[in-house]
Amino acid sequence: MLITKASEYAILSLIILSKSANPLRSETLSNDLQIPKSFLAKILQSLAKSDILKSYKGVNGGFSLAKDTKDISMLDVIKSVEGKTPAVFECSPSIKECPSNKAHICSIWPFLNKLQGKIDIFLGELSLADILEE
Amino acid sequence: MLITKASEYAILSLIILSKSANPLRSETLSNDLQIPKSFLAKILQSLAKSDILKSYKGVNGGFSLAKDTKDISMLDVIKSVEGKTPAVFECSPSIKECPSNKAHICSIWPFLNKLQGKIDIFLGELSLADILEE
DNA sequence: CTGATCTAAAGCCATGATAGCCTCCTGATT
DNA sequence: AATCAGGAGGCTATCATGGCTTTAGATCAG
Repeated sequence: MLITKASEYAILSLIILSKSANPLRSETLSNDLQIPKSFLAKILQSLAKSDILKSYKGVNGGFSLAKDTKDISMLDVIKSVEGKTPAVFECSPSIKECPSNKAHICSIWPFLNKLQGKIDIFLGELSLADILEE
Repeated sequence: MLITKASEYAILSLIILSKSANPLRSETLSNDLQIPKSFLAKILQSLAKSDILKSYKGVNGGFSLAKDTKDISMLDVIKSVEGKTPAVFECSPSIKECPSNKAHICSIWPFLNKLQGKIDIFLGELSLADILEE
């Protein structure tokens, strides 16, 4: 799976927040979306750390978008929530284990890199504003 | 992760098999690739069931390609090994849980479908022959 | 200024999928 | 019949995903 529940919830939250003038509490969002609030809270925290959302504590606190919708790319959102860029494929970490050492089989990576590149571009060029327009 | 170890091992095995005139035993492949043989055996069985490989029992048995390399697409390989088509995203199964019920948020799916389509086409059009040429 | 209350932040568990292992069964070759 | 290699199934460890509980910080009433 490339896009997990966490990313899904993040995008849904951003869509709702984009339509609200003032900050919304995480509980409000979790009610609206029927999502476990504790799980959503963690996701919103990630987005705040990545400067996609701004957070406000205390009474009348909550979350609001930190940027214009056209400056928030889906790649940023997924990277923020997932902790890493969405990878089609993970190369075996240890050199010993990595089969691409062997000359006759190192040929499978180029096509994966090509696919990864296509996905990165697609997600990088797709902004929240684009999604809202659809 | 879209492409798992199992798919990786499958592709590597196919590359080696494409260069061999006679069938190779699963143990030979697992030695060549430094892959646990019991895990690889299961993968090769999947490929045989999907008519990507032909299997031969008994002495001098083993596996060999069942088709021309240009007739084996990466999508077929991954589907065979993974048991399902590689999905960018899994929609929440129960209707109650699926947020796309709510009118104001059902807008995230189109872009995912578009991405999924691009990936399917990419993997579907990419044959083993293409990979060998690279 | 103080503390009670509100909300985000951080840290901690449970479940399920992935990766890898082992054993027995089936069919082919000799 | 004996042996060799694939077929089939279950078993275990590990890790990411998803969800819950406690802690830290801001606001406001008094």
